[in-house]
Amino acid sequence: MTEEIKAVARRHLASDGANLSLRAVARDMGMASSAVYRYFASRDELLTALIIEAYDSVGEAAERADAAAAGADFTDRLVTVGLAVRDWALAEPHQWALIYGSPVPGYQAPQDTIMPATRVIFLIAGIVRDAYAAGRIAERPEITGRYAEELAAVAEQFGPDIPPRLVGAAMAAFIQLCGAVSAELFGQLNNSVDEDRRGFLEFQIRGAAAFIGL
Amino acid sequence: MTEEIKAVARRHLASDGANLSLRAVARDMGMASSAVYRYFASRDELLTALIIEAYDSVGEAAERADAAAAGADFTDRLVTVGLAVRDWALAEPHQWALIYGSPVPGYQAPQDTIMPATRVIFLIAGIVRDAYAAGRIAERPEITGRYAEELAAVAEQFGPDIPPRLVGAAMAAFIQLCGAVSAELFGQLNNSVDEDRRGFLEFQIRGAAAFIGL
DNA sequence: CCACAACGAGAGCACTGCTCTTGCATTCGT
DNA sequence: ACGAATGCAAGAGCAGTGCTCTCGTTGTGG
Repeated sequence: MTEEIKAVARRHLASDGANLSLRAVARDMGMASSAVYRYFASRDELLTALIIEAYDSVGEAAERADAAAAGADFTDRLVTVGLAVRDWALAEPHQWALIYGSPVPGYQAPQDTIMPATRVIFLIAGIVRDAYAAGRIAERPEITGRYAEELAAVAEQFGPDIPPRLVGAAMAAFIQLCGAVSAELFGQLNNSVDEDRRGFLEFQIRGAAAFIGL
Repeated sequence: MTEEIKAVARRHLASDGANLSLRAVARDMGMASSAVYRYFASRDELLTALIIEAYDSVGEAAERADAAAAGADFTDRLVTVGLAVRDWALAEPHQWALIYGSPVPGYQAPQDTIMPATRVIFLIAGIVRDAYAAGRIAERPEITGRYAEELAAVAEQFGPDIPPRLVGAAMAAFIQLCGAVSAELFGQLNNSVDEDRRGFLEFQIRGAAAFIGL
């Protein structure tokens, strides 16, 4: 039942945009709006469920694309993942806006969402870690400063002896990917790069890979 | 009068978030909600006015910071501009979300907004152009493909004989900046880089500068 | 002096999220 | 087998929203 509500809500999200109306969802299902509150305590809770699904969906799409590109060059794997994320975002623009766009006003993301949110960045960091283990990362001067210490703490979650600089570069690549996809989706690229946006994204990802040291 | 409405609306935006209520603005001014419609045909039109103001505000902040850093190293100028944009975004997070976050549902940006929107990217591209004219950009293989042609068309707006690769890298730097600021503002960095986000941003900007060839 | 335009107030429509009460089935315990 | 308890949905209602329409006031120019 909750699944059906989520499905209808997702459909509404895809057509109407972020201002998801609980009443409209209920109307679509032929039930009173109050009945939906049996399954979701509030509109925010329904939003949270959709957010978690969206994170899982894009994460799975990225992982599947990377699995299909197994054995390829590390840089090409990054490109593959990035393009897969873009393809997903183009197919589900409102879901993308839900998770990587401006936060819904008055909505505080609960703890449940932070775990699925890490799937893509973990995938990217994993590729970088494997490349480092394979000795394919060029040597670079290590970073210093307070943020370097924080990145070193993050690095321990990925594996032993990963240079903080590499973790920072991997996060930067992910952030750049998010920014590039959002820029395309939110109209930032209009009137400058209108046709071959896929090629422009690949250009950017290869730049991020170079920054990593690949 | 329209100025006063915009001022109150901006205050509401800063406190309540993106769901700006026309009635609340009218209440704050001691007038009926219908009276506001004398000055703005719709809520969207008020939003548009605020969006234009926000673009101008961040653009001016960036330009002022760059002017104050005149004569500095080109890379340092990029860093200065990036940090100024970040400072503005931290001071006005809702205005940032308004212009660089997910578009308001059902809102179609009119033509009036595209000109002010280009101020920051023009500033960055200008720095890159000057660096190129000064011979400070390292040689890189030129890009090819459909997006390279589109970037070549864009390059003509910036000056004569600018390599398309450079325009692409400048745009990539701007996109990366937007992504990084949005990531910080929208909570993407939580639980990984929590203290020295300024340092992490500088790290990323220097990466973008390296990609440009500085 | 009067007409006209500008302006604001108020009522009202259709919509929203959310709460509370009521009623109908089903099912469970004795 | 029968009453009780539970799960579920509907409906009314509240406070709020964007927006439209009408009506009264006010100020100014001819």
